[in-house]
Amino acid sequence: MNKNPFLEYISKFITLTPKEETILLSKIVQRNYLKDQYIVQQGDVCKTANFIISGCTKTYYIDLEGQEHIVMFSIEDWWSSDLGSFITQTPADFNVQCLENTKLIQFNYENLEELYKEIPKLERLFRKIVERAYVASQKRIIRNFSLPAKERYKIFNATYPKINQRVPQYLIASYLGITKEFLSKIKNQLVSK
Amino acid sequence: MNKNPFLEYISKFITLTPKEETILLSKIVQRNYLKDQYIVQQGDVCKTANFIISGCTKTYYIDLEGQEHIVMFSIEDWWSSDLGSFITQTPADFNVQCLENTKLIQFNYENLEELYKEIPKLERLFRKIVERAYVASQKRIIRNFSLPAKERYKIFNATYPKINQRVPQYLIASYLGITKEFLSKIKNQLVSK
DNA sequence: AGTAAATATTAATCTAGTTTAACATTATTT
DNA sequence: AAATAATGTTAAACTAGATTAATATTTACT
Repeated sequence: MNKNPFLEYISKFITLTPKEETILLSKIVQRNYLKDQYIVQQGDVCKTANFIISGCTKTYYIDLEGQEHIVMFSIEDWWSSDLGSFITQTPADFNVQCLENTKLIQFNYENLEELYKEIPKLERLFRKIVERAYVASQKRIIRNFSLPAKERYKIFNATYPKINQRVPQYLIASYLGITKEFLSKIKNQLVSK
Repeated sequence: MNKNPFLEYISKFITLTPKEETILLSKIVQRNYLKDQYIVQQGDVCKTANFIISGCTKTYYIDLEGQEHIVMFSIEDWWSSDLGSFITQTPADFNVQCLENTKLIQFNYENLEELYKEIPKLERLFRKIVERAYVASQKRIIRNFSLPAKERYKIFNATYPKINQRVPQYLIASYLGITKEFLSKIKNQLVSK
């Protein structure tokens, strides 16, 4: 029905007047990134909240041993930034990098603060979005503790089949908290059964 | 300065007029639970958001093998409920049980929805609270993957010294995702070094 | 089409953390 | 004060998953 995929998405949470939509659109920017480009780099302050129109990103953390740990993947209709860095405007713990050419809508930090003043309803929108994200994050912690890797992989596959198809397996292994070798073994076991 | 510890807490995020404070206070209930009492039970719909005035709770999940997994501990000035159940009003995945006699402020689901209408500023309050909780949750996932148990325990101890003193070690082990026996070994190693 | 780079598999060896089980200590109740 | 329940420790045997290293396979580039 709706023109803009972002307005479409928003309409699941709140209803904006045409005037509010205009204000909102005036304060956001659409931007294209190429595969492998960084949206956020560890150590930089994350200045934007990013809504993905198309494409795919990985959010990851490089530990003291130089190892990469995937925090999340993001695809169409989801968000992608270092929220901790964004809300506190302090250096990012995470990197966000494009796994595909990616088109996204960006909220600049200052613009978003202004938007909250102009359209208080947006507080509700983001409250609801973050609530959901938080709940998913808690459930992931529990899964990591209470299920063996094979089960976690099956759930990942069932929950995000699109991501599983688009993303290399060594990154999925990292997301699941296991090595690529062990994921390979698990997949073998699942097939040969 | 402030009379009520909950209003005190809120004032860190938003400023309410005296009138708004009155409305808010009229829609919340203070309640006392005894040690071991349940605030939420797995399978029930969580009807309240609970802010702890004093005391301590554990939020946990019983897995298919009957094993308990600690999701979080909550003490004074923090929240304690199954947020997933609360926001969707569907059966809870988690139990919330008091580890001490606990005094808390309860927001009933319907009351909170009304409050959001009457005091839209509260959307901002809860947006900010959940943002912080989400960020902490993401960081916990990363720590669980990138650090060995001994480091996780040290960080837990440094971050929540109060909780570490008040809560039995087998529950802390569960929170860290390890067995009580292994935590005992770790503590021994830390002392004897 | 041919080569290099990126991704995936396999298998042997190793280790962080589990399991089991027995015992020690600390609280709580009567 | 004794008895019981709850919590904590120790140690041996075990396992899920890591590490290392060699080899395949797929993808992208010239």
